Amino acid sequence: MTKVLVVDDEPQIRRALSLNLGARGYEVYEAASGEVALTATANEHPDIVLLDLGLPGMDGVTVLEALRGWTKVPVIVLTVRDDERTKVRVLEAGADDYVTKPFGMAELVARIRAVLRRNPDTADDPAEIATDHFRLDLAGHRAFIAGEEVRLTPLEWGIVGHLVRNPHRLVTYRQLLTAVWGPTYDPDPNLLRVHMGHIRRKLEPQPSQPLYFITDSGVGYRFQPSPDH
Amino acid sequence: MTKVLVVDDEPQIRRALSLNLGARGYEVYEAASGEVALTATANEHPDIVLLDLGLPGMDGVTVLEALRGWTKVPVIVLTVRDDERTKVRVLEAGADDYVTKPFGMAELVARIRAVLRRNPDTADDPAEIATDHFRLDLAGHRAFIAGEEVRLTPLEWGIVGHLVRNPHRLVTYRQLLTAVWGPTYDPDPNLLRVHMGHIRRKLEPQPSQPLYFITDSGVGYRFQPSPDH
DNA sequence: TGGACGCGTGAAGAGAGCGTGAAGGTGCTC
DNA sequence: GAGCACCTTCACGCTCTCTTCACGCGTCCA
Repeated sequence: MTKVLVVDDEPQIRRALSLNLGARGYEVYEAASGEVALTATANEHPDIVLLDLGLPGMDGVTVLEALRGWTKVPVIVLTVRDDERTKVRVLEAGADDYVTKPFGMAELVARIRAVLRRNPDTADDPAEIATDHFRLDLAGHRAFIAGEEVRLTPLEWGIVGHLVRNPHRLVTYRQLLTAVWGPTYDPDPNLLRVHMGHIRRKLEPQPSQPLYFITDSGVGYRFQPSPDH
Repeated sequence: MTKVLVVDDEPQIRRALSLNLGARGYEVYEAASGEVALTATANEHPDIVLLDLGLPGMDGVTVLEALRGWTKVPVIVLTVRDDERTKVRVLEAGADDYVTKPFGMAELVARIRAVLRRNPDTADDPAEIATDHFRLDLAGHRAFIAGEEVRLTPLEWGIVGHLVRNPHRLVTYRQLLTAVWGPTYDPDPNLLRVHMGHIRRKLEPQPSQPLYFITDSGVGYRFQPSPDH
């Protein structure tokens, strides 16, 4: 099911969107402020974000830029502002579409579908991933090595999940930290190393010479589904 | 260079779009009818199609459906029609965006960029570059020679990345230094030579006679994608 | 012909980044 | 309250990376 995060400070708009999208089979989450939107994105991994520009406190564009620092989740901006300069600024900041209020629900849904259609990443959120050595049930949060279950902690699932959902891609420290710990928290960089050590000890055949969870010195980590290539 | 196919029956609109997009570095093709648009798409393989709905003869939606029968080329529909039913129908038929005339060129370009950004093939920032001898995965920070992985350090990636993103172009010492080390730091000019030496030893077939990373004595360095021409 | 200059290369030291073990703290369950 | 699992912090050693320095070679010019 497609997860939609609705970000708007007006409760009645959130309610209207929730009802309408819910009725069409979307799983809707709500956020009343930019700060909440950021943590909700980190926690719930929505497939698309509907972002109001006129938020109190943290501005909509700021939210968008913060999101783009660590995630490529599609964002459709909804706003009453109709001036071209704002449109261009928002689109250049990484928004996928820009819809001016008022709009019809049918059009919004059609635009959501159009954005999701062209984004191959969200098309398939893998529920399960297997390598030569271990098998991960991402949906059920279970890991197996040779049929034997291996227990991972919630935090370890957060790290593994984010890496595994971006195979071959280099994930920087910052991206991983914000994706797992949320955008507000700023932990010791060493913390990530400690948890990576735990993960490797649990999942790698030889934890000291990792085959699947590779370190890119000075940059971040990368998940390698199969050892070669 | 990004190829844009403009489909509109009004010559002055085609001209206006051609001029504006051409000035912004796009390669523009024109089609005055749906039939021409279809053959032009097949022949020219545009990166994106700007499609007017109100075509004489073959209708715009029909053109879109015909296109979607065999290609996923992004399509932005431009039209004066503002009713929601048409928008929904067009978007559901496979259009990527729907812009109502009149619109500003800045907005159109921003929307074109937003649509192209989604498609890794057409994104302005290349993710991968290959020469006859080596292959670079810029996004993943990985380099290969004959299928074998070669490890580059972060600093080496910084240098290589900057050179490779400006192929054929001469990059001065100062440009490279500020791009990699930042504008504040002012290192020994010899430092760059040392690192270029490392890079050449890792990537060049004959490090002493470089084919790809060329020295322009007294000025800077240059990346040559293929040895000849 | 000799010296200055720019470039490339080898070696070596300094330093940062990474992995690991251990210990302290917190919240939950029994 | 005791036990447990988990998260976080800290200290230490190691490896890799970055930087510096010295030297050789070729080119240019007086």
